[in-house]
Amino acid sequence: MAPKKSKPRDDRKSKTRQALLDAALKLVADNHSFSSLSLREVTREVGVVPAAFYRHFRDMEELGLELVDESFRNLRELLRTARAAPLPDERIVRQSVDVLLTVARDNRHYFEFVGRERFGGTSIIRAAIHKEIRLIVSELATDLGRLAPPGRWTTEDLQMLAGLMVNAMVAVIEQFLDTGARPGAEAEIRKNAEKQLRLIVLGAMQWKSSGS
Amino acid sequence: MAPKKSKPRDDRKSKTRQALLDAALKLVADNHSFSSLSLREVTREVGVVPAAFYRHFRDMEELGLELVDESFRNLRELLRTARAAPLPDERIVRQSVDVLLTVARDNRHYFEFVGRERFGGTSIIRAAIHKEIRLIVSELATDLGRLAPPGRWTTEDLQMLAGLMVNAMVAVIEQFLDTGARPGAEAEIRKNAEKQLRLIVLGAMQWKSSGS
DNA sequence: TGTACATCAGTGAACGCGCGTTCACTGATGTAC
DNA sequence: TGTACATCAGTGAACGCGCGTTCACTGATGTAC
Repeated sequence: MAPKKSKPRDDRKSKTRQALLDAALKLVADNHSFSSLSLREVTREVGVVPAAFYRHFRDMEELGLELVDESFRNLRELLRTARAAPLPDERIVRQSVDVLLTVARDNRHYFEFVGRERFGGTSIIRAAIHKEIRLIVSELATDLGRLAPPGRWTTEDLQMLAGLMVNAMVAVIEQFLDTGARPGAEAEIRKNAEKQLRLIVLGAMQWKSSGS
Repeated sequence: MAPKKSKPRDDRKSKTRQALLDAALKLVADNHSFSSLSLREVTREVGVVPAAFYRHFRDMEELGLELVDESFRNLRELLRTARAAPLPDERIVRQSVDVLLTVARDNRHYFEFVGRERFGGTSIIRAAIHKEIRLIVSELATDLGRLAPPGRWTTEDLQMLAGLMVNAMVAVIEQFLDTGARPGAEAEIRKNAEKQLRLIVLGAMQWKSSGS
């Protein structure tokens, strides 16, 4: 048996480290894009000297990548539990939109961060985000494949359909987050999102994958 | 008759002014987000002293707004001519995607700028871009209304449909621009875009606007 | 055609500032014995 | 339980740098007469 390593100084658990991540996330949501956020702003927000930053991250990009990871770890978990629940069939569209907007509101900072960095960040961060989104699309495609009559859909077309749905929902979330507290706005967005999804489902039911 | 104002020093035509706009556009496309682009980088690229910048713009944000305007002035013109052409009916989807990707390639810098600033920019620039996109959606909705059997579509639902189409196509353009020179990638993206549009059209043909 | 004048785009030097990064340090905490 | 020691997160001062902005200036261009 390995010797008992009492107190391994577990990397991930440092209080300051998490505080730096939280501060960066908050500042991005409040102010501006991550790429114009300075190391000193982050440490100032935490109340720590700039040099302390280097005890936890090589540079801001490393912190950014960790934020991407945190964001999607959250989201993937939520999607997994949503997937595990039985499908209420008729109301599935309404239900999905409902879950989506609730999650978006409860994790507003993470979604705003990802939304901004999806195109605005360094190419490394952009690549990380797109990889995660592609993963979500693929998982949705697999799920849709189980619902469809077998043989009627090629995997390529399932990807296409899943991509369309995810795109539409990403756009909905971004619209939702951009909207101020205007009363009624949320209801409008919700209704619009449901209609878009229903229209896509309608199209999918008519779809025939063809060889060409 | 007004006195002949020989040489009005027409604001917009300054050679340096345009050079500053072009340089900023190029630097954003090449490097990074507009928000992390410095005034000095722009003047350096043009080969002019930093102070000269102020002869043409109050600050970088003013230049950014002008870039948004330039981008969409271009795009609106192109959409207008596309709209004027007669619709070849069957092949309309293929044709539209074709035009879209050609335009995107030929105006790559403008599209990249808008793509990055759509969510990453200052709130003023973001608002300007979203206003322009909403305009495009509305114009498309009007067009779609002319094609549809009258009475079957509410204007709200037409907006919804147009929004879905524009979203899908914006996503396609962004995917297209992000793709390197990988051979075959363009053909894949084109095929995917056509399928997504066809599926939406299929859904639209089944759609019935309801009172609820 | 020639001259005096107004305009104004671009210059070059200077400023104060916040930035990222380095360094030797301190002092709290937990370990070995 | 007590002591000597190792670890390492956070300190505080310092550095050189690129930044945005200001200012009085220059010199080309076009206008009035």
